[in-house]
Amino acid sequence: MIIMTRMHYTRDNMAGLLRGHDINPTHQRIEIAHALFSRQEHLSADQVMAIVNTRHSETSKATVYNTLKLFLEKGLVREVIVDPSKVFYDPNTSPHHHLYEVDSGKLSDIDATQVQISGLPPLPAGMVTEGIDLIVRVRRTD
Amino acid sequence: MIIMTRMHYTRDNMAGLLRGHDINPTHQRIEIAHALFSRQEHLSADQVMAIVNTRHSETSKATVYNTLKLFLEKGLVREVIVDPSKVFYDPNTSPHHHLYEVDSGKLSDIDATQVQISGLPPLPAGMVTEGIDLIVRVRRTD
DNA sequence: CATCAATCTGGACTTTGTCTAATTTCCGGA
DNA sequence: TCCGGAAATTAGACAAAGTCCAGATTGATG
Ligand SMILES: [Mn+2]
Ligand SMILES: [Mn+2]
Ligand SMILES: [Zn+2]
Ligand SMILES: [Zn+2]
Repeated sequence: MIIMTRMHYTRDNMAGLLRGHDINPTHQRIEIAHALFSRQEHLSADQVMAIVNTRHSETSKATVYNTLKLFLEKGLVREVIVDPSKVFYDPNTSPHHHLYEVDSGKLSDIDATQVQISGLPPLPAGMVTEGIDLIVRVRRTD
Repeated sequence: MIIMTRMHYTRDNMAGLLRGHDINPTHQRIEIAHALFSRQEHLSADQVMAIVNTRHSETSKATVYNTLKLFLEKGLVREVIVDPSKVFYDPNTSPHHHLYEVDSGKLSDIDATQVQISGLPPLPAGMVTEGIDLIVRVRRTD
């Protein structure tokens, strides 16, 4: 019998997670990572900003943007571009796709292991795939 | 023997195209449609603005944005969201996917008839698919 | 010509994101 | 403990994309 324990993303765990991705774990970075990983949701910079500064202001706008960009470069989070007005940051870096509810703006994951994409043409020479984004846009039936 | 003639998107043809999509063909709308359809390229609002106002200023920013939104609502053009900083408008409304060169920002079409996507999970109840966007992000090999 | 609806316009405004110069924090060595 | 420098953070100015609105223009109709 195997017992699966769900990972708890506590602030303490965040320091190790950051170090594991070659990121110096500062107070602000830990808070921002915690906002994303404890929720396991797709958040915009604005939302991260609001979460991190709920009780009392602790992190500046510049730091939120700088930190999310750093996380992205280090492969700790992923960017999701579905909404023309803002970028979402995704703590789930395993290959997966997205379901986007256009009216509400709700964004959820689609497991990639079930999905197969075939028949893509060969890439132009000298090009390498950085990623394949599949977005299913849905809306409520009228 | 069948002779295929390539459609020429002249300004004169634009009026009919617009009427066919239930759009009153004004001078500005004809110019904007012509910018998109004569090139058959993915253009941002900014680029449309520049094209339409090359010789002498004839169309305001507000009208460019309003018109592109109108074209979108009427199904004359399609929106492509790949770049976090701007929306592209696509005169090709037939089902197709996109190849996005992340460094240069170059965007090109992938014919959808060759590509198959299988294994997508069923939609949540009360939801209907508005579209499936597949974006292949590529970059130059280092 | 007068009227009215549709369209277009300049420009103020908002939102998202970037940049920079000054400050604060952190750490290792004297 | 004190010092110096590197790394990180900050406030706020700035830029770019897009929205909004009140007034002007256009064009059809009687
Ligand atoms: Mn990782
Ligand atoms: Mn059409
Ligand atoms: Zn996701
Ligand atoms: Zn296209």
